[in-house]
Amino acid sequence: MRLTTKGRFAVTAMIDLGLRQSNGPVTLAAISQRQQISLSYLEQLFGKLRRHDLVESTRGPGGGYTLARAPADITVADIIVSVDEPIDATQCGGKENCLGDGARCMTHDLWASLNTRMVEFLDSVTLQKLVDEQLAKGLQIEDKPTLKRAISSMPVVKPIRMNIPNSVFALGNSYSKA
Amino acid sequence: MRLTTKGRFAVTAMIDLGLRQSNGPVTLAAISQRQQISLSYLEQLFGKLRRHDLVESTRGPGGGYTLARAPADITVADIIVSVDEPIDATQCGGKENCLGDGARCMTHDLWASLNTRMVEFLDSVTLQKLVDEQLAKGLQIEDKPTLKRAISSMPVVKPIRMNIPNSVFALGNSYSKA
DNA sequence: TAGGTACCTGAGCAAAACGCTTGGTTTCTT
DNA sequence: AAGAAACCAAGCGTTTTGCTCAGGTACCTA
Repeated sequence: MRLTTKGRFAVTAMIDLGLRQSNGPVTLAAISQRQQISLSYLEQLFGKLRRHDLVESTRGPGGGYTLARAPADITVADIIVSVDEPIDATQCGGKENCLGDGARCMTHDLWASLNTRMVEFLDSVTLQKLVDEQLAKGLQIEDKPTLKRAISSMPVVKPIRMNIPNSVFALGNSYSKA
Repeated sequence: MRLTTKGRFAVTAMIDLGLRQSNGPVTLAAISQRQQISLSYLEQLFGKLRRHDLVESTRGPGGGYTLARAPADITVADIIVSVDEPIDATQCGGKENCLGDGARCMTHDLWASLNTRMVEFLDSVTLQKLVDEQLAKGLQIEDKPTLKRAISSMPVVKPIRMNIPNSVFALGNSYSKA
């Protein structure tokens, strides 16, 4: 289980979706604008999310994406795993008895357990919780285009594209600053 | 807070160290052999760990590394943060009010909180726990060269170097298999 | 004092992953 | 038919990863 900005982007986008899908399908273009993530990159991510049955898509005008299940049934772990797909190869290639000496391959069991705990944790955080958190913070949802009339007349904020690409924001040891 | 194999390597090495430091300083060469991590790579990692005061080094023959504190006072978060050093740059460059519209930058607060929770979790896992886990699994520690006579006559297992480099073993969605 | 052990440093390098672009094609609504 | 949107694939520049190599420098033993 890797944990990179890629997964963060996906989670961010999913929250955006969770916040707004009540008005019908949500456009990737809209998410792209709001969250400052490149459209094509979103397409790639949502391709994976769809293949993992976390979202459903509707094509054509008025279309977009919808959550495939209730937000309470989608966890952060689900999202990250979908998007950071598994390069399923242990050092020892998945074999037991990696070095010929049974108990030698500490790494194997070790990461199995630490990984499990990590996943359990991320699995305990549902999309619902994150959405609620945002709502609690007083986030405003711009009003519904409700029926399938598109959002055509949006301000198109064209938002000061910074030369820093939309990339790494690892926060590193933000906890050591707190 | 990124979470990659780099951090895993570091944690693995630290556990190895924790398991064996009772016999005096542990050589990177020994860890390299046991854990199948390249020596120079270990040197780089331990350089960082030392600069973050997680380990201490003894030079000269019979030297090696020792934990700088009790295993119970070293957490997984400590290790990972030391090694995956902070690229401290948020999308919005750390500014509030990223897009000029106050509440717009959902990402900021969002990841601040999720990140905090992650770090809290990883901070709750001490090296002690991980070491104990290994011992509980019946791991054998080969007997002490104790006094400063070196390990010269080790079997030098030469362990079937596989063509898979010592790289990514992300286990991806191992939890979905469990 | 000599020599060896071991830490330490820095440069560099292939491969992978990241984030994104380009340029299409389908499918649906109006 | 026009256009909106999902879909798809190839590729590109950059960063990170994991590692090697070539040197040091400090410390210990003999």
